[in-house]
Amino acid sequence: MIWQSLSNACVEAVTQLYGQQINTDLIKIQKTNQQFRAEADLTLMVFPLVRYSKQSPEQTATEIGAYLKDQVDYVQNFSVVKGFLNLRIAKSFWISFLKNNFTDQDFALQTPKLNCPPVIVEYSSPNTNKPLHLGHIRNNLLGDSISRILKSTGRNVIQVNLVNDRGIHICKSMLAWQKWGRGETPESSGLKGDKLVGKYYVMFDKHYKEQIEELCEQGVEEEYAAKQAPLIVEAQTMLEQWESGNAEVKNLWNRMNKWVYSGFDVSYRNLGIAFDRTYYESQTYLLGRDVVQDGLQKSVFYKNEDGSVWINLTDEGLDEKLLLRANGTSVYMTQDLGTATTRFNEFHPEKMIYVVGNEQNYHFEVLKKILKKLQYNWADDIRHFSYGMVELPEGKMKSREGTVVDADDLIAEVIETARQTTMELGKLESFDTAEAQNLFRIIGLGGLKYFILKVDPLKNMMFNPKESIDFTGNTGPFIQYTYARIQSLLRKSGKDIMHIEISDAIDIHDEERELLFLCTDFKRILCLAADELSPAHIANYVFELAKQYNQFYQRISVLKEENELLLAFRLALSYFTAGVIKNSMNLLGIEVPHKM
RNA sequence: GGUCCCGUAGCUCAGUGGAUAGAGCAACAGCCUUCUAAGCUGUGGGCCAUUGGUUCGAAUCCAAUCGGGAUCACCA
Repeated sequence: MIWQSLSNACVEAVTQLYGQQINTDLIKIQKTNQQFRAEADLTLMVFPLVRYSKQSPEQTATEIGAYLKDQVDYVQNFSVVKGFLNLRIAKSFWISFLKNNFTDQDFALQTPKLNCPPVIVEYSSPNTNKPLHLGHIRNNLLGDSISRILKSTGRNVIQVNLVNDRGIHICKSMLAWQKWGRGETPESSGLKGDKLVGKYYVMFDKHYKEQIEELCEQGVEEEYAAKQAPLIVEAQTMLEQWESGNAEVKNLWNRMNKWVYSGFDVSYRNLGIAFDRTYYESQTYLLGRDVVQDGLQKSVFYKNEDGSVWINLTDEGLDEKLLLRANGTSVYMTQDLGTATTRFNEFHPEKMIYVVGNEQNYHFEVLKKILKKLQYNWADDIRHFSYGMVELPEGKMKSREGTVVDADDLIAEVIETARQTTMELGKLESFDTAEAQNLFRIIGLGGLKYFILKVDPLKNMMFNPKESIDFTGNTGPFIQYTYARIQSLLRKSGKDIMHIEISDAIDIHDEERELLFLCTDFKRILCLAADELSPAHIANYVFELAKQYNQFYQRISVLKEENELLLAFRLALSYFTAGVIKNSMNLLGIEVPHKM
């Protein structure tokens, strides 16, 4: 709001002073650098305007500054340092800003408009042969957060999970269970369903490796051995039986997948995420054949001698890509073409966002190119939200080497650490057992979520379990703590915050000005974040705000304040800050407790 | 080898065209009879991988080089 209005005033200034019509893009206004903050709030770069003023930067800045001071009521003063025009925004502006943004609905984010074209966000997309791990957590948290961000800008978001419940990997678990499971079930073993199935996947891999080794010792070449080992052949056969609808195989498949789903449900619930719709690949893997037909008709695809279908993307700098095997079965790309087309036809969405790791960058590049070649103009609305891998201090996670960090274990661990730390600090006097339990969950999860979301999704991130459950410094619990303190302050003040009178007749200190400034930034940051879908941006922003508040809070003794007017102002400011913190954290899917 | 991503303090990360590059952690020195010390204050720590270019101005944009990662399957 202030940015917009000030930009317009600057354009007007150039028009009036130099008789030149300029584009708003040339107006670069930013927060004043820390060292000059004592005398100014906002800074205009005048370098780009020099060619219109035909004067020195200093001269130009001085003239524009004088114009703004004269013409814009909230520009109280200005100073010029080289080509930087520093502007002091009047306290009356800040006070009226606070006054006019003081009800609960002023903090409310927009609610989704249901009649608009939706945005589909697909994320999580687990395989059903093993439990969720740290990599899935990054995926899930990013997917959840960008969905929340999109919703907050009024978009109608459909959160979608496409479960990969079919294929050779599931058959491996099934086969191992058949061979060595002795009818073990989640009930009989006490194991969570997904853990149980994962156990047999690992067991398969172990025996399979042994068989390969044996064959190699007999002089068989390794590559060949990997294809000829009896176990893998059996698993292949099982997959074929599944595809031909063998009742026994399908029953076992159903049974074991159900175990996995009940396990996933628990993990998702613990993580605090949910989907509007869950698709299963067993129901969608045949999609895409009509797309192939369409492509053949349009001569975008071609048929090989053996009957397989391909597309040639060499003119786009990519390779040739298979779309249908000689036996008529589809591949990954075919399925994705199919689901994308189906979803488009069903929803006509504004955008389709896929939250998928960066190892699939190439796949999505190809997917979009193919859709474009088919002249489906909605191909541009597909967005691959790519994110980097999560690495451990010991190196990469490898499921086969047992170095994966299990999602459930990790969640339990952060909650346990939250419990211990909270107990040590002795903060639980006023909590009953259920409240305390909930608090540990909020803090532990907050720490985990913030730790992961604060990193730029594009980058690979280092996950050190010890640091992720630290509660001091740039962490989720620090921000939660700040929020809880504000709540406590408001509670103990005994004032009715909503009916508090804010007077114009007070001085605003630099700290307060700074806080108001950050809060003013909120909506602007939010718009930016929505375009770029950046949870990391919001995380770093809300930390900055919480830190500033703590510094302010430490210096100012609010409750002992003798001046009633100043007290009212500071309580209002606290209330306002708390609202912004709560909103920001909500966008990250992190809860904030009223007491800690 | 081709393509894509990354390289900023000892460590984890912000900053992506503007002023003397910032946080947190770790280290050291202070602050709890006063509203929550999960906090606050201070100190030390940097050829922003390298080289060249673009311009009033580059950690930021472009090119090349060097490191690290991903990908280039009739796997998903």
